[in-house]
Amino acid sequence: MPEGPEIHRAADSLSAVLTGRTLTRAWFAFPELKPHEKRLRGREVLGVEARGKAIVTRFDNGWTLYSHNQLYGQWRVLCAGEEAKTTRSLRVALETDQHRALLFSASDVELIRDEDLDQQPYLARLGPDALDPATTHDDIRAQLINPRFSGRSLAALLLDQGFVAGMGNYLRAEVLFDAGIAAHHRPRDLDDDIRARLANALLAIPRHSYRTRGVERIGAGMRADLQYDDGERFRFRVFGRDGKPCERCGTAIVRSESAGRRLYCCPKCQQ
DNA sequence: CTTTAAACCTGCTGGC
DNA sequence: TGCCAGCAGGTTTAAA
Repeated sequence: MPEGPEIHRAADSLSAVLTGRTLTRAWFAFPELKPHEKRLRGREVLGVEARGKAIVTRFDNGWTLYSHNQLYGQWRVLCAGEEAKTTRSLRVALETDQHRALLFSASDVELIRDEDLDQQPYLARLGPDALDPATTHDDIRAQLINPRFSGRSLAALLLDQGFVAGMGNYLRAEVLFDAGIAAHHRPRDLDDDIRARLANALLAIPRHSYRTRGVERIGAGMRADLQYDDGERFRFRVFGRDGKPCERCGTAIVRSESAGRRLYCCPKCQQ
Protein backbone atom coordinates (compact mmCIF):
# COMPACT_ATOMS: atom_id res chain seq x y z
CA MET A 1 0.00 0.00 0.00
CA PRO A 2 2.28 2.63 -1.29
CA GLU A 3 2.83 6.34 -1.44
CA GLY A 4 5.58 8.04 -3.40
CA PRO A 5 8.50 6.93 -1.20
CA GLU A 6 7.47 3.28 -1.30
CA ILE A 7 6.98 3.36 -5.07
CA HIS A 8 10.30 5.07 -5.65
CA ARG A 9 12.08 2.40 -3.62
CA ALA A 10 10.25 -0.31 -5.56
CA ALA A 11 11.52 1.31 -8.77
CA ASP A 12 15.04 1.31 -7.28
CA SER A 13 14.81 -2.41 -6.63
CA LEU A 14 13.60 -3.12 -10.14
CA SER A 15 16.20 -0.90 -11.73
CA ALA A 16 18.99 -2.60 -9.80
CA VAL A 17 18.23 -5.97 -11.38
CA LEU A 18 16.81 -4.96 -14.76
CA THR A 19 18.62 -1.90 -16.08
CA GLY A 20 21.16 -2.84 -18.75
CA ARG A 21 19.91 -6.44 -18.81
CA THR A 22 18.31 -8.40 -21.60
CA LEU A 23 14.88 -9.90 -21.08
CA THR A 24 14.81 -13.63 -21.53
CA ARG A 25 11.05 -13.63 -21.08
CA ALA A 26 8.16 -11.24 -20.62
CA TRP A 27 4.77 -12.43 -19.46
CA PHE A 28 1.47 -10.60 -18.96
CA ALA A 29 -1.77 -11.85 -17.45
CA PHE A 30 -3.76 -9.30 -19.43
CA PRO A 31 -4.97 -10.67 -22.77
CA GLU A 32 -4.51 -7.34 -24.53
CA LEU A 33 -0.83 -7.29 -23.56
CA LYS A 34 -0.07 -10.82 -24.74
CA PRO A 35 1.13 -9.61 -28.17
CA HIS A 36 3.88 -7.67 -26.40
CA GLU A 37 5.47 -10.76 -24.87
CA LYS A 38 7.26 -11.66 -28.10
CA ARG A 39 8.14 -8.06 -28.80
CA LEU A 40 9.94 -7.72 -25.48
CA ARG A 41 11.85 -10.97 -25.45
CA GLY A 42 15.51 -10.29 -26.16
CA ARG A 43 15.13 -6.56 -25.59
CA GLU A 44 17.35 -4.60 -23.25
CA VAL A 45 15.91 -2.65 -20.29
CA LEU A 46 17.09 0.93 -20.57
CA GLY A 47 15.87 2.02 -17.16
CA VAL A 48 13.18 1.84 -14.47
CA GLU A 49 11.93 4.93 -12.71
CA ALA A 50 9.04 6.13 -10.59
CA ARG A 51 6.92 9.06 -11.66
CA GLY A 52 4.65 10.01 -8.83
CA LYS A 53 3.20 6.66 -7.82
CA ALA A 54 3.57 5.09 -11.24
CA ILE A 55 6.56 3.10 -12.46
CA VAL A 56 7.84 3.30 -16.02
CA THR A 57 10.18 0.65 -17.43
CA ARG A 58 11.79 1.57 -20.72
CA PHE A 59 12.92 -0.96 -23.31
CA ASP A 60 15.26 -0.56 -26.27
CA ASN A 61 12.56 -1.10 -28.89
CA GLY A 62 10.66 2.15 -28.37
CA TRP A 63 8.13 0.76 -25.90
CA THR A 64 7.65 1.58 -22.22
CA LEU A 65 5.81 -0.41 -19.58
CA TYR A 66 3.58 1.77 -17.42
CA SER A 67 2.28 0.32 -14.16
CA HIS A 68 0.43 1.72 -11.19
CA ASN A 69 0.24 -0.29 -7.98
CA GLN A 70 -2.89 1.44 -6.76
CA LEU A 71 -3.62 0.12 -3.25
CA TYR A 72 -2.67 -3.50 -3.62
CA GLY A 73 -0.10 -3.94 -6.31
CA GLN A 74 3.30 -5.21 -5.32
CA TRP A 75 6.54 -5.78 -7.18
CA ARG A 76 8.81 -8.56 -6.00
CA VAL A 77 12.26 -9.44 -7.18
CA LEU A 78 13.36 -13.08 -7.16
CA CYS A 79 16.62 -14.69 -8.15
CA ALA A 80 16.49 -16.84 -11.28
CA GLY A 81 15.23 -20.29 -10.43
CA GLU A 82 13.64 -19.09 -7.21
CA GLU A 83 9.94 -19.91 -7.16
CA ALA A 84 7.27 -17.44 -6.12
CA LYS A 85 5.26 -18.57 -3.10
CA THR A 86 2.16 -18.23 -5.19
CA THR A 87 1.31 -17.19 -8.70
CA ARG A 88 -2.15 -16.17 -7.66
CA SER A 89 -2.76 -12.58 -8.77
CA LEU A 90 0.45 -12.54 -10.79
CA ARG A 91 0.03 -9.87 -13.46
CA VAL A 92 3.46 -9.20 -14.98
CA ALA A 93 6.74 -11.12 -15.11
CA LEU A 94 9.98 -9.69 -16.50
CA GLU A 95 12.84 -12.15 -16.49
CA THR A 96 16.56 -11.93 -17.14
CA ASP A 97 19.03 -14.76 -16.85
CA GLN A 98 19.64 -13.72 -13.24
CA HIS A 99 16.39 -12.34 -11.85
CA ARG A 100 12.63 -12.29 -12.14
CA ALA A 101 10.64 -9.15 -11.45
CA LEU A 102 7.04 -10.01 -10.64
CA LEU A 103 4.10 -7.66 -10.33
CA PHE A 104 1.17 -8.96 -8.29
CA SER A 105 -2.41 -7.72 -8.04
CA ALA A 106 -2.04 -4.46 -9.93
CA SER A 107 -4.64 -3.93 -12.62
CA ASP A 108 -3.36 -0.72 -14.17
CA VAL A 109 -0.69 -1.86 -16.62
CA GLU A 110 -0.08 -0.49 -20.11
CA LEU A 111 2.50 -0.73 -22.85
CA ILE A 112 3.00 2.63 -24.47
CA ARG A 113 5.11 3.92 -27.34
CA ASP A 114 7.82 6.19 -25.99
CA GLU A 115 6.54 9.15 -27.97
CA ASP A 116 3.07 8.74 -26.43
CA LEU A 117 4.23 8.37 -22.84
CA ASP A 118 3.67 11.99 -21.88
CA GLN A 119 0.09 11.73 -23.13
CA GLN A 120 -0.71 8.89 -20.72
CA PRO A 121 -3.58 10.38 -18.69
CA TYR A 122 -2.08 9.78 -15.24
CA LEU A 123 1.44 10.88 -16.18
CA ALA A 124 0.15 13.89 -18.09
CA ARG A 125 -1.38 15.48 -15.04
CA LEU A 126 1.44 14.91 -12.56
CA GLY A 127 2.86 17.96 -10.82
CA PRO A 128 6.47 18.23 -9.67
CA ASP A 129 7.56 15.03 -7.95
CA ALA A 130 8.71 15.58 -4.37
CA LEU A 131 11.13 12.67 -4.80
CA ASP A 132 12.65 13.89 -8.04
CA PRO A 133 16.02 15.41 -7.08
CA ALA A 134 15.42 18.04 -9.75
CA THR A 135 12.35 19.37 -7.93
CA THR A 136 13.21 22.52 -6.01
CA HIS A 137 11.74 24.57 -3.22
CA ASP A 138 10.85 27.19 -5.84
CA ASP A 139 8.94 24.58 -7.88
CA ILE A 140 6.76 23.84 -4.88
CA ARG A 141 6.27 27.50 -4.03
CA ALA A 142 5.24 28.10 -7.63
CA GLN A 143 2.54 25.46 -7.21
CA LEU A 144 1.37 27.12 -3.99
CA ILE A 145 0.81 30.48 -5.68
CA ASN A 146 -0.51 29.03 -8.94
CA PRO A 147 -4.15 30.14 -9.19
CA ARG A 148 -5.01 26.62 -10.28
CA PHE A 149 -4.19 25.45 -6.76
CA SER A 150 -3.98 28.45 -4.43
CA GLY A 151 -7.71 28.60 -3.76
CA ARG A 152 -8.15 25.00 -2.71
CA SER A 153 -7.75 23.58 0.76
CA LEU A 154 -4.48 21.96 1.72
CA ALA A 155 -6.48 18.89 2.69
CA ALA A 156 -7.40 18.38 -0.96
CA LEU A 157 -4.15 19.63 -2.48
CA LEU A 158 -1.92 17.34 -0.48
CA LEU A 159 -3.63 14.33 -2.04
CA ASP A 160 -3.70 15.77 -5.56
CA GLN A 161 -0.97 14.31 -7.78
CA GLY A 162 -1.25 17.33 -10.04
CA PHE A 163 -0.19 19.58 -7.18
CA VAL A 164 2.79 17.60 -5.88
CA ALA A 165 3.29 14.10 -7.24
CA GLY A 166 4.03 11.29 -4.83
CA MET A 167 1.98 12.65 -1.95
CA GLY A 168 -0.49 10.38 -0.16
CA ASN A 169 -2.52 10.09 2.97
CA TYR A 170 0.17 9.45 5.56
CA LEU A 171 2.43 12.08 3.99
CA ARG A 172 -0.40 14.60 4.03
CA ALA A 173 -0.81 14.29 7.79
CA GLU A 174 2.92 14.29 8.48
CA VAL A 175 3.67 17.25 6.19
CA LEU A 176 0.95 19.38 7.78
CA PHE A 177 2.18 18.52 11.26
CA ASP A 178 5.77 19.29 10.35
CA ALA A 179 4.75 22.65 8.91
CA GLY A 180 2.40 23.35 11.83
CA ILE A 181 -0.60 24.15 9.64
CA ALA A 182 -4.24 23.05 9.84
CA ALA A 183 -5.61 21.21 6.81
CA HIS A 184 -8.47 23.59 6.04
CA HIS A 185 -6.24 26.52 5.04
CA ARG A 186 -5.77 27.58 1.44
CA PRO A 187 -2.33 28.52 0.10
CA ARG A 188 -3.41 32.04 -0.89
CA ASP A 189 -4.46 32.82 2.69
CA LEU A 190 -1.08 31.91 4.16
CA ASP A 191 1.79 34.31 4.89
CA ASP A 192 4.90 34.00 2.76
CA ASP A 193 6.98 32.55 5.57
CA ILE A 194 4.34 29.93 6.35
CA ARG A 195 4.11 29.02 2.67
CA ALA A 196 7.88 28.62 2.62
CA ARG A 197 7.68 26.36 5.67
CA LEU A 198 5.02 24.28 3.93
CA ALA A 199 7.12 24.04 0.77
CA ASN A 200 10.02 22.84 2.90
CA ALA A 201 7.91 20.13 4.51
CA LEU A 202 6.47 19.05 1.16
CA LEU A 203 9.97 18.19 0.02
CA ALA A 204 11.58 17.15 3.29
CA ILE A 205 9.01 14.70 4.62
CA PRO A 206 8.67 12.53 1.49
CA ARG A 207 12.43 12.55 1.01
CA HIS A 208 13.04 11.60 4.60
CA SER A 209 10.51 8.80 4.32
CA TYR A 210 12.22 7.57 1.16
CA ARG A 211 15.68 7.60 2.71
CA THR A 212 14.60 5.88 5.89
CA ARG A 213 12.44 3.28 4.17
CA GLY A 214 9.24 4.97 5.28
CA VAL A 215 6.49 2.64 6.30
CA GLU A 216 7.76 -0.31 4.32
CA ARG A 217 7.57 -3.62 6.06
CA ILE A 218 11.10 -4.90 6.24
CA GLY A 219 11.59 -8.14 4.37
CA ALA A 220 8.65 -7.62 2.07
CA GLY A 221 10.66 -8.90 -0.86
CA MET A 222 12.46 -5.67 -1.62
CA ARG A 223 16.22 -5.51 -1.83
CA ALA A 224 18.30 -3.96 0.89
CA ASP A 225 20.11 -1.08 -0.72
CA LEU A 226 22.96 0.95 0.63
CA GLN A 227 21.60 4.30 -0.39
CA TYR A 228 19.03 4.24 2.38
CA ASP A 229 19.67 5.29 5.97
CA ASP A 230 19.10 2.06 7.82
CA GLY A 231 20.24 3.50 11.13
CA GLU A 232 17.13 5.60 11.32
CA ARG A 233 13.47 4.75 10.90
CA PHE A 234 10.71 7.00 9.69
CA ARG A 235 8.29 7.60 12.53
CA PHE A 236 4.70 8.72 12.33
CA ARG A 237 4.29 11.75 14.52
CA VAL A 238 0.53 12.07 13.99
CA PHE A 239 -0.65 9.46 11.46
CA GLY A 240 -2.44 6.64 13.26
CA ARG A 241 -1.67 8.17 16.66
CA ASP A 242 -5.13 9.42 17.64
CA GLY A 243 -5.47 9.79 21.40
CA LYS A 244 -1.72 9.63 21.96
CA PRO A 245 0.15 12.74 23.12
CA CYS A 246 1.69 15.11 20.59
CA GLU A 247 5.45 14.84 20.92
CA ARG A 248 5.77 18.63 20.80
CA CYS A 249 3.09 19.80 23.21
CA GLY A 250 1.47 16.74 24.77
CA THR A 251 -1.99 17.49 23.43
CA ALA A 252 -3.92 14.41 22.29
CA ILE A 253 -3.69 13.77 18.54
CA VAL A 254 -7.10 14.03 16.89
CA ARG A 255 -8.43 11.82 14.12
CA SER A 256 -10.91 13.29 11.69
CA GLU A 257 -11.95 12.82 8.09
CA SER A 258 -11.12 15.08 5.20
CA ALA A 259 -11.58 14.59 1.47
CA GLY A 260 -12.95 11.17 2.36
CA ARG A 261 -9.70 10.03 3.95
CA ARG A 262 -8.67 9.82 7.54
CA LEU A 263 -6.63 12.73 8.76
CA TYR A 264 -4.66 13.12 11.96
CA CYS A 265 -3.42 16.33 13.51
CA CYS A 266 -2.37 18.02 16.71
CA PRO A 267 -5.10 20.59 17.32
CA LYS A 268 -2.71 22.83 19.26
CA CYS A 269 0.40 22.73 17.07
CA GLN A 270 -1.56 23.02 13.81
CA GLN A 271 -3.61 26.21 13.70
C1' DC B 1 -15.10 26.31 -9.63
C1' DT B 2 -14.51 23.06 -5.46
C1' DT B 3 -15.90 19.38 -2.56
C1' DT B 4 -18.08 15.03 -1.61
C1' DA B 5 -19.60 10.29 -2.54
C1' DA B 6 -19.48 6.16 -4.80
C1' DA B 7 -17.27 2.75 -7.46
C1' DC B 8 -13.51 -0.14 -8.61
C1' DC B 9 -9.23 -2.74 -8.06
C1' DT B 10 -7.59 -6.71 -4.21
C1' DG B 11 -5.87 -8.17 0.29
C1' DC B 12 -5.81 -8.40 5.21
C1' DT B 13 -7.87 -8.45 9.86
C1' DG B 14 -11.19 -9.32 13.23
C1' DG B 15 -15.53 -11.09 14.67
C1' DC B 16 -18.84 -14.71 14.68
C1' DT C 1 -11.55 -23.58 9.77
C1' DG C 2 -14.72 -20.71 7.06
C1' DC C 3 -17.37 -16.80 5.85
C1' DC C 4 -18.39 -12.02 5.92
C1' DA C 5 -18.02 -7.22 7.04
C1' DG C 6 -15.09 -3.59 7.34
C1' DC C 7 -11.06 -1.24 6.34
C1' DA C 8 -7.00 0.11 3.58
C1' DG C 9 -1.43 4.32 2.59
C1' DG C 10 -5.20 5.05 -4.51
C1' DT C 11 -7.65 6.94 -8.43
C1' DT C 12 -11.42 8.09 -11.42
C1' DT C 13 -15.98 9.46 -12.26
C1' DA C 14 -20.18 11.63 -11.36
C1' DA C 15 -23.04 14.30 -8.53
C1' DA C 16 -23.78 18.04 -5.30
